[in-house]
Amino acid sequence: MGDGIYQVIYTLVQAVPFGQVATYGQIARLAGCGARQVGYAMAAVKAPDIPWHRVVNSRGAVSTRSVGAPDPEQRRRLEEEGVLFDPFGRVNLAVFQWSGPDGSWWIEKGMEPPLLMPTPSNN
DNA sequence: CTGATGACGAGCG
DNA sequence: CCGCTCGCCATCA
Repeated sequence: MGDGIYQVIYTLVQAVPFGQVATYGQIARLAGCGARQVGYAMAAVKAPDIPWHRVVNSRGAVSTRSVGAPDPEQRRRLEEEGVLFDPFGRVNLAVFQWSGPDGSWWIEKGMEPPLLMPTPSNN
């Protein structure tokens, strides 16, 4: 296993609990990179132990892939975990969004929690 | 080595 | 709400 931004992203995604979701932007802030990179990282997922389906966009929707439509598999897996979708195909983030790792999680991974002060914008 | 490519999101009109 | 622009990483041919 290497080190590198993708590795950090994957480690964070693996921490998202069953039945909950995280947004690309949320993972990005935690990883200290841009939301775009998180999208790239998810597109490159190879290992089966990474719950990529629990990552949705900021509106709570399964994001559209290059084919012009979202991967039905993602929504199917989430519904299997008990995640509900509204008529617009969106998850209620107020209910299902992951709160993020607690302080000790970072220590266990030998990492440091991101600084709160600089609220990273996009990128 | 070079270049194409891919699952986002904030800000602005 | 809609439709731009821009940021700039890892992987594969």
